[in-house]
Amino acid sequence: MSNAILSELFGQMAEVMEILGEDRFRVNTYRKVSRIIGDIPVEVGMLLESGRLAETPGIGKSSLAKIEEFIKTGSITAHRELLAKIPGSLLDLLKIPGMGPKGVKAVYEKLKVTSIPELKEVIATGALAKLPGFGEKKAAAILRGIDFLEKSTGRIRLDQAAEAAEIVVASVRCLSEDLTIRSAGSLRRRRDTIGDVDILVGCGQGGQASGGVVEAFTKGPNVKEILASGATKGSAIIETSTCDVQVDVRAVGLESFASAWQYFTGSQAHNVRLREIAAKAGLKLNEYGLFKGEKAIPVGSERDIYEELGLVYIAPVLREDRGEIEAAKSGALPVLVEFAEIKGDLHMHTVASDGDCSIEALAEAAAEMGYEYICITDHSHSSAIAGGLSAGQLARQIKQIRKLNDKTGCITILAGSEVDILADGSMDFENELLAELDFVIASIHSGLAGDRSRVTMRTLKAMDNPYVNCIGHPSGRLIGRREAMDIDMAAVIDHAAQTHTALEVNANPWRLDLKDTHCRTAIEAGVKLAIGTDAHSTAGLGLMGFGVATAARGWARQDDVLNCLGAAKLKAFVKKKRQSL
DNA sequence: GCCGTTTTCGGCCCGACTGTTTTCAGTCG
Repeated sequence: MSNAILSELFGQMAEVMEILGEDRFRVNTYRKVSRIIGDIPVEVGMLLESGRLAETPGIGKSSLAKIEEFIKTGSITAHRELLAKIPGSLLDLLKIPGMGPKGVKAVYEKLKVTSIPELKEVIATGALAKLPGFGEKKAAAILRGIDFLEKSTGRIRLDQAAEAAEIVVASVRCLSEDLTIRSAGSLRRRRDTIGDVDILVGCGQGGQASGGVVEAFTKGPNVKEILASGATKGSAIIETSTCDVQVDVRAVGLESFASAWQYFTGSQAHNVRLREIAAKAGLKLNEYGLFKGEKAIPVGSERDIYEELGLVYIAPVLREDRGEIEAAKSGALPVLVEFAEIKGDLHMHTVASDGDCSIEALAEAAAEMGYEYICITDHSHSSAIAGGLSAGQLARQIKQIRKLNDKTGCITILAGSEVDILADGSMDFENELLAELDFVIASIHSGLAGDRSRVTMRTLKAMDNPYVNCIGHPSGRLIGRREAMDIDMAAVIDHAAQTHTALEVNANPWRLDLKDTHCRTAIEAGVKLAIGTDAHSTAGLGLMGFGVATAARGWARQDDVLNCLGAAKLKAFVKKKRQSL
């Protein structure tokens, strides 16, 4: 919890310093420290105590002292002093698209504006347009920015971003079948949330066809507002079935496509590191290519770029400046798990609880996906709202599944359950019944707001049960709707390792839980990840890719993922725990 | 503020688009 607060404090210090016009490199440093702390999967306090924080690249003496002060006292003097220099509400203005630090400083000093309502006021009176450096158009753009900010829900889910990308790809595709159209940015990196969608279009040598690309995009369906429309770059608000999404489209010549794709995939922090490496080697890297002086070094693929810089290829999901560049230098990058290696789906619901279809329908759909097995995991009876099964109903479902296996044969159906972890940490079914199952997921569905020690205790106790093979959606977060539980994830991971319990990577884009950084910590502790879609319909089985990407973002290899095992080895995993406890 | 097989001082990624300019600053990614 303190990580998030600390990250926010460093971010705020950067913003205030920027408005005050302080040295931009110092500002950048604070930003970077904010990002680094936000990425750390365990409590910063623990890292500080062990001395590992001081070794973290990017955290220097000054930042370390501020972090130490925060851990001891709960606040940072430098932060309080900075915030005393300007009204805190001024930071809200920075969130408006089109308003940067210079603009905020100007409206504050010249027009005494300190909040969004006051900014609206000076736009309405025309005072903003008269300010030097502003003007009618800029004032209008800022008003639209305020409007967008007030309507937007912030970052969007992966599935929402994917839908926006599909809409835009289709409208650009209408222009010509020959265009190379790819998504880039955080969508390609499969981050858990997406700010805006980036689409890259490769259009012939020298970009001959690029003229029409931006136009095809901005005139396409679902375009609500055009934000920018230049020769090679366009930006617009796209309406999807659930939300409005900002989409940026860039058109480049095919000879620049590899470098442009690398560049627009980011992350920004990853790219900064690459450009530094290029500069040290006397090269220049930009979206048009890799250059030695004026001369372009031919790069036909992203792989070529990395290799020219002395690195092995780094997959998009790893490009976050979380140590992947160092690993690529030393050849220590993992071979990441891929969807094709997934042998089954371990989490799904049928009509027996809150799902939409039958066991047979799920089995058929899974067989078509090439799976070797699926595991049926309906809710247990305490999840009354989700139609949880009674002990008797589960016993009958187990018999039904055994019979179906005798009949079908093309895919193995495992009998499982997503059993509620009760308030005291005990399981919602008796062990005698759990012993009949092939695979047991234990999940917390109630009391998620409980205090840290309580929810942690419940989870640890569940893992002590010899029949519990996996903790479902361990943090309980629902992206954009509900915060994660305040749970001691380091303790959960540690206990999972000790008890031979897997941790789920719930592939539903609402959850993606465990999240990427926790996946990485779990893997380092030797914990297996169980990727499950939590499907409530046959379509839901298709979400597996999001889960695989999340695990891969946590540096997961095939060996780290439980459902990369065949059915026989999976059963051996279950048996091992039952015998050891 | 951070960092160092060119550096403990002097660097710190790079380009597009917009609007307000008359040569460029601000913002964004």
